[in-house]
Amino acid sequence: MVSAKRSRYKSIQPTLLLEAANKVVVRQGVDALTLDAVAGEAGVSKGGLLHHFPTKEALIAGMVQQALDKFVEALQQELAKDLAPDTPGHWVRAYIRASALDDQENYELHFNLLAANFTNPELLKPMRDFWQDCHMRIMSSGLDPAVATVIRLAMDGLWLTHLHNFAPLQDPLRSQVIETALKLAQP
Amino acid sequence: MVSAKRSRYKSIQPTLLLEAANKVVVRQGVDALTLDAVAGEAGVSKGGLLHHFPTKEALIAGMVQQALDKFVEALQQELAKDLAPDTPGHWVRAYIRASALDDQENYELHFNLLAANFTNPELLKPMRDFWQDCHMRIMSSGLDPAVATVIRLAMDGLWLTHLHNFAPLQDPLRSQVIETALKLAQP
DNA sequence: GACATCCGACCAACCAGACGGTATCTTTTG
DNA sequence: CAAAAGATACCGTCTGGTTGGTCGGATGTC
Repeated sequence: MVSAKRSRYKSIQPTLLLEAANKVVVRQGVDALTLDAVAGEAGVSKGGLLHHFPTKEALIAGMVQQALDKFVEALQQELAKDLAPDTPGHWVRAYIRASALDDQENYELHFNLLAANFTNPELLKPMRDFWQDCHMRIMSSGLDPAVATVIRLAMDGLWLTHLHNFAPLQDPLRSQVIETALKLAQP
Repeated sequence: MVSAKRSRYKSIQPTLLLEAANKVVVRQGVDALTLDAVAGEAGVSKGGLLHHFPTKEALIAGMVQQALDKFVEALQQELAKDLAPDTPGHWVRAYIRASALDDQENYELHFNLLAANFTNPELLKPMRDFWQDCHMRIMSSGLDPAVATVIRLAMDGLWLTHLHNFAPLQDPLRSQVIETALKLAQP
């Protein structure tokens, strides 16, 4: 009989640790992100946590990477979904939809930014590279570069208001804003 | 003869302490914002610093308030400057110009946000109130609310890219973006 | 003298990380 | 195949260093 937990080991996935770290940050703030807190949230000892992430910086780097991966994946899916591929603004429209898709994810993403920026800005390098890439794609999206950039910035700002809870947009305004952005990104 | 520093006392202005704190954060990152570091930067002992700001939270609250005051003042000046007051979008245009005015100020402002969010999100309440007010003014700016909100978000995003150093905009794109925003905010 | 300003040594709390140990899995060897 | 040997996963205590804040006192002003 193979029980559900046939073994104590091989059970801790780094992914679970990263998600536990996310929970801690989102719920209790950046300063609550201690190794003890993360270990507690994940139901692991500190030693176990440090076994997978040898330093706190490594943990945060992992959080950043995971959040980035999620967004990149969402972006890929939206790119594939577009009804009018290969028209000007195609990429920008995907960016809009990916940004708007799941506030929760972006929320976490930006909290991770806070944590990383706090600990060591260098940890944001993967993100910087990614956005640099975005920037180039936006410039060659076929739209007017300035308009396309305004759209990009607006989407980034959308996260920001959520993150800091600065008059975060409620529906229906939120949907209207996204629709307006999409309209601006029409060829 | 009244020398420049006629006395050791009465010389420390809370404002100088706040500016010292800003310098520390901008130069060395959020985690370097310790009482010792601020006191050192200001040329004051820790006791002296704590005499004016009894807790670290009080210091950060002061930083937030100061940054907010600066932005509000810039906004007031831009409101007064507008060539076409009392036309639709008047307020939004002022917001754009105030946001674009001095990156350095907004830069500091957002670093303070980081610091505050790190220590205690509650410290951001004055900012939340301010942005709530902004939101209402935008809704009644005479422009299409969704368009006006897109513009607002884009300006917020402008700071964000600078703050995290995510492909921050360089001239001439930067000016073009601002001009595009202004154009969108024309009546 | 009363009061405000400022000093700097000191303390208690906290935290990242080290370390020595234990439990489980894998490979080697007889 | 069994048992030993080693590798890997994980635990939990301990410590060195840091930090926010206290406190007694020194120095100046009214």
